[in-house]
This record gives sequence, structure tokens and C-alpha cells, in this order.
Amino acid sequence: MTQQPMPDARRPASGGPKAAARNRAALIAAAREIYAEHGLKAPLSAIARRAGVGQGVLYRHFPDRAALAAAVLEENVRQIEKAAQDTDLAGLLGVVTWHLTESAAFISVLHADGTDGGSAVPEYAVALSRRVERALRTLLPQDHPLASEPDDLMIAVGMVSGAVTGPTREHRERRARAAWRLLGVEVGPIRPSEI
Amino acid sequence: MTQQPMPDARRPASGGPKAAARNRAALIAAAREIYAEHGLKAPLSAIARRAGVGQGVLYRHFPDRAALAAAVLEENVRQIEKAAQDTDLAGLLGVVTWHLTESAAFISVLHADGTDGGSAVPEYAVALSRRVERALRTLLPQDHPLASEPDDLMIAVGMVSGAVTGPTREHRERRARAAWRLLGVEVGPIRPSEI
Amino acid sequence: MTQQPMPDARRPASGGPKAAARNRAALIAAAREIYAEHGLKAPLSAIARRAGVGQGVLYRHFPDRAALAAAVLEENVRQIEKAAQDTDLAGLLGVVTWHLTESAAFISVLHADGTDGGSAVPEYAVALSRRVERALRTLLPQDHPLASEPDDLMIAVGMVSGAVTGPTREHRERRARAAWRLLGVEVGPIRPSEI
Amino acid sequence: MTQQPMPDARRPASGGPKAAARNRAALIAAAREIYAEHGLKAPLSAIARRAGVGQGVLYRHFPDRAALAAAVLEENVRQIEKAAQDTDLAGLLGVVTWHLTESAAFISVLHADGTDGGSAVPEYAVALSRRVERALRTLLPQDHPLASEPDDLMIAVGMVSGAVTGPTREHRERRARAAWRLLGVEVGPIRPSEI
DNA sequence: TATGAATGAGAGTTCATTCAT
DNA sequence: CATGAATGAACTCTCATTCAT
Repeated sequence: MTQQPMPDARRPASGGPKAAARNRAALIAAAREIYAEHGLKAPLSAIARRAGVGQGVLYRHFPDRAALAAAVLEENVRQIEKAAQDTDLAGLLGVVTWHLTESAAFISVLHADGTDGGSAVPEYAVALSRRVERALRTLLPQDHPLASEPDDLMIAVGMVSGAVTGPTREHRERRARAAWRLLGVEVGPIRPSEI
Repeated sequence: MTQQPMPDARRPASGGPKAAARNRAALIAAAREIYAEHGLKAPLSAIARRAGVGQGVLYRHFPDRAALAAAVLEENVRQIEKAAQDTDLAGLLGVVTWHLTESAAFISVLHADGTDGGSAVPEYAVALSRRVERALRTLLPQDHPLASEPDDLMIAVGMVSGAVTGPTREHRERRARAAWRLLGVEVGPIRPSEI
Repeated sequence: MTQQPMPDARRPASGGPKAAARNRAALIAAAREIYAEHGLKAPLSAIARRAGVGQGVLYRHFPDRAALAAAVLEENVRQIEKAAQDTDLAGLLGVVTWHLTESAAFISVLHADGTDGGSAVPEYAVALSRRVERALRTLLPQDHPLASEPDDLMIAVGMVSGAVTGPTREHRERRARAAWRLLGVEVGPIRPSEI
Repeated sequence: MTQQPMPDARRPASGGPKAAARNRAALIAAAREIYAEHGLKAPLSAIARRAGVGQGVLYRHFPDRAALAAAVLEENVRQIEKAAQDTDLAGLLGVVTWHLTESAAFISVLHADGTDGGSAVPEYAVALSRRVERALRTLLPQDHPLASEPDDLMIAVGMVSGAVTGPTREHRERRARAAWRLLGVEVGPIRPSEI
């Protein structure tokens, strides 16, 4: 009546400690892809499958769904924070926009409450959103059009995320450019920060 | 004393054709409420329960999840089309904006792919989105700022939908107003059309 | 990415509302058997299987593990309460003892804290235990050997439950009789109450 | 500069044969604690963690769950056997009772089938139970109340174990004393044997 | 025609056990 | 010899969809 694995199953090899780091990275990469395609609510089993590991491995590395999401998005936000030190506002907006066009998951962070019904805003999403805002604000000139009202900056980012739809990244990028143009805000090249 | 069909047994009372229409309406109303509260992915059983009908009835009227969503949103779009005949662009934008702030489901129509990862754009969402666009475009002056590029109009609507987040309708309405302001577009009062 | 049952699977028939009551009874009967054999921690799936129903049915009738256990044990306790009205203390002890020898699950109620580690005493077990005590106490004469100290009565019942081990019911019954003899307490025939 | 075996790399430090014995002892001690807290079904990983060793070590020393349990309980039984040489029956019963109030695991040995549904009686539990019986019987006077029937002695011990419930050791000890009183058997101080 | 029970696939989670390092 | 990551089966619970009545 208790949990009994098949007695003499052909257990695939463990891989040893080396594999741990590799698997963690594979999980994050897989999660990034799946999230981008299917959003943050995608089944964890799909992520484990894409990463080529068992489900238990996923749970070893990330105790719950939020921990995995946080790990994936943390990376995005870190790139943005880094970009904030290397460029000006236009450049940084380009980086932020790149992430918006790349990942549906990242959009829900900036919306910071599942557009799809908003039961509860996950803590970590709020925190990450704050960090993006802080990064942007360090580069925002006093006389910028988005500087007059305190909420305008993140509202504008949210607006662009709302424009970013379409099947291909090119599609989404074109719409993102149009959105910034309609806001009258200059944006640099839309690109990831890791130059 | 012999076994008879028991003429008025307490069978679930079918109600006849009258009830059919009533049930359909009840289902749509219930769906609208549930969608607003829990998003488009809410359990269908919850909708049937709220409508006070069995689940079978739901399936009789709406063969699948999309059909029900389409029916609910059809109503929204019809109100918008009606408003297009009674007001000017600013007024119509107000009505459209009202629906955006009222219903998370309606937003996903205009995004036309669910920010949250709807992999494929449902046919009906595209169709409904087109109808909203057509309604708006009938009132769009040649020299309106959103008239210069063909996609700008719906991009702008999508942008506003991206700004519309927050726990309460007041919250969302405030952000919607800010969004239109940032776009430099004049909007009338944010209200449903059925005056 | 969502829950999709096999599109055109060969769905076994539903059985209709008549089956509901039958299934509920089958579930309780199956649970009683499984509990007796494997204790209260037996997998619910095993119970559903033995009852010949899907797992969903189990959850429809009993929202959680405790509800099913309560339903099963409720029946035992009700029999004991009924017996308390038809017999004297010796007779009632016989009925209680019968349930002890019949069901491992019933024993854990009277222990009222999983002997196997006692993480937490389930509420319902405590309540059921109280009802057994109350039934016994209505028939307990003032001068009975178990009446001198307030806890003695249920301690004695617990003691008998501790003696009741062995592979067959006959085995367990013999030990139960020996236990009561060692306590110097007279017990009537060991039998279920439904005479 | 060539690739060498890296003589003193930070490999997990095997520790040599000394550590083996130390680890075994740590595992048994950890298991004793965990068993007392969470019962015999506690996760093995928790035991390994508490012992401060990897899970592999646990499996090296104890091929399965039963082997570990046996090792833990072996120690209890050995103490009882030792106490049988230093005291009389009352004293020995005190020692046995102490183990009963101390360890839920020990109780299931004397029940020799886990009240909670252990379908099959584990071999080792039977063997340990026999040794406890033998120890007690060496001190049992011919005219003792538990000496008239061959099974009475262990039935009585089982009965006391059935009385021993409650959240704290004091609780359990009080009930154990009451149980022996109800059996009319004199018990010495309830204490571990290692005086 | 309406009801609401039943089905069963699948998501999430936990652990016993193995094995590369 | 020790480590601790990986495996994967088993368990719980949820829900879309069907169907006897």
C-alpha cells in the first residue's frame, strides 16, 4: 500500500553532482521557452520534459511554481538592471522592450497581476516590477514626458506590453515600436542587454 | 395499482422551449460574472452552478468553451456597435474603455491571444476584434492622430488594455484615463452604452 | 496545455442518478473493507477501485479523506449508540469489542491519535470517541470497577484495542476476551449490534 | 600542468572505517528521534538529514526500511534484556513501560503488526517481541496473576501499549500507570534501564 | 429537454531507491 | 566509502465532457 518503485526497473543513470548544475540551467532554459510560449501557468511537467529531466529534479531545485518563475524572471530583471548602467533611457527601454517581445511571462510580471483574472498578485512579481521601475527611473530625466506624473512611467511600459501581440517576434517588435511612437517616446534598438 | 408511467413524478422539470431561452440567457449572464471574477479559464461547472442549471444544459447551448466565451463577448461587441451609432469617437472610446475595465475576458479579445499564453488566437476573438475595429473606424476622422498609420488605432486600444490593471474598477479606470492621456487622445465618459 | 480528456475515448456509461446512491454505498462499503485491512491511511484510489467507480466519484461524494473516514466510522458509532439502548453494559462492551476486532480504523478512532506517530488528532476522531464514551457511560453502574476513576473506562477500552492483534478475526476475538478477563470486566457476546 | 588526479581535491571526505561506525550510530540515533516524533513511516530522507549523512550511507548500512527499524529497536530490546538481569518483574515492567511511553515505534513491535494497518507482521518485530517475552518470563513467578494462561503476559503488555496515548510523555506515563493498576499488576518506577 | 452523476486523463507533489562522481 | 542528485512510480485532487434517466 506504500510507495513502491518498480522493483527492478531499468533505472537511468543519475549523472552525479556535475549534472546538478547542468540540470538547473536546463530547467531554467526550458522554463523560459515554455513560459514564453504558454505563459506562467504552463504545466510544470512540460518544463521538466523539455529540460529532459524527471519531475522530481524540478522539485529538488525549485520547491514550488513560484520559485521557478522567480528564477527565470530574476535573470531578465538582472539583465535590465545591468543595462541601466551601460546606456541611457532610450537604450534601456529598448532592452525592456526586447524582453516584452520575447516572453509572455515577463509581460505578466509588469502587469503584476495575471491579466487573466488576477486572483492574486504574486509577491515576487511585484518585487520584480519594482526593480524594473527603479532601474528605469534612475535614467529618467526630470523633463521627460513620462516624468510628470508618478505612475506614468510604468503605465507606459504596461501599455507597450499591451500592444505586443502577434505570432512572431518580428510582428511583436513592429507593434512595440509603433506603441512607443504613439507615446512620443524615443526608444533605442530593441535588443537583449548581453552585447 | 399496476405499474404506470407515474404521470407527474418529480422529474427535473424540463420547462419546455420557454426555459431554453431563459437558460441560455442565465448562462451568459453567469459566465459574464464568473469571467470577470476568475478569468476565461474559470471552471465551466462554476458557470453552470451560478446559472442554476445542470452542466448538460451548458453543453447543449454551447458546444465548447469558446462558444460560450464568444456568446458573452458578442454581447459586449454588440453594445459597442450600437454605441457607434449614437456618439462620436471620443464617446465610443469611452464605451470601449468601459468594457476593458469591466471584463478581463474582453481584454483578451482585443489582445486577441490572451497575454497569458493562449498559444493560438481563437477565431472568434479575431472576428470580434475586427468588429470593434470597424465600429471605431467609422467614426475616426481622417486627421485623427490614430489615423495616420493603419494599425495605430487597434494598437492604441491594445495599449490601453495593457494599462488597465489593478484590483478595483476605480483603479483600472484611473489607469485607463492616464493611458489615453499619454496617447494624447481625447476620451469621453467611461460608461456602458446602454444609457 | 490545458486538461484535455482523450477526444473520442470510449466513455463508459454514466449510470444516471440512480447510481449515485448505489455508488455512495459502494464507496463506504469498500472503504470499510480497505480500512479494516490497511488502516485509515490506505490510498483513496484503492477504495475507488474496490468500489468499482472512478476516482472523481469518490471526490464528488466525499470532499476529502476525512469525510470518507467520518462516514464509515459514523456508521460504527451509530450502531454502538443504538446498542446502548437495547442492552446492558456487558452487551454493549461486546458490541464495542466486535468493532475493535473488525476494523483497524475503528481502533485508531478510540486511540484518537494515530498510534503510528500521532501527528495530529483528527477532530472527527475525537468527536466519535466522545460519543462512544457517552454511550458506554449511560450504562455504567456507579459501583462498576471502571467507574472509580474518570479516565478508567476509556483507558480500558484502549487497552483492549491494544490486545486485539492477529491475522484472523477469531484470533483477535480470543485476545479481546482475554483482555477483558484480565481487567475483571464481564463482557457479553462479541457481535455487531444489528441483531 | 598536465591533468592530474588532483590529490587533495575537495571530495566529500570519506573518513575511512572510523566514520563508518560513527555514521551507523548517528543514523540509529537519528532514526530513534524521528521515529518517536513521526512514527515508523517517517521519510528515510529525514533520518539521513538528521544524522548528517547522505542518503546513500543510510542504504549502505541498512538495506531497507525494516533493517533500520530493527536496528533501532534492537537497542531497546537489549536494554530490556539487560534490565532483566538487574531487577525483579515489577522493575522490568517499569523499564518496558518506559520504552512504550517513549517510542511509538516500540509499541508497534509489541503489537507486532502496527495498529495502523501493517498488513503483514514483519519478521523482525515478531523476533523482538519474543525476546521481550522471554526476558519478562524469566522473572515471572509461578503464582503471578499473568502466569496462569500462556498468552496473558504479552496480552497485558499489549494492553498497556494500547492505553499509552497522549501528546506528552507525562500524559502517556499516567495512562500507563492506570493501565497496570486496572490489571492489578504491580509496576516499579517507569524509567530507562541505563541507571 | 434538463439534470447532475460518472468518467478518466492529467497536474501537482512526495519519496524510496540507485548511482556517477 | 560517502555524497547527494536523479529517477519515476504512486498518490491526491480537479475538471471537461458524456450520458442514463
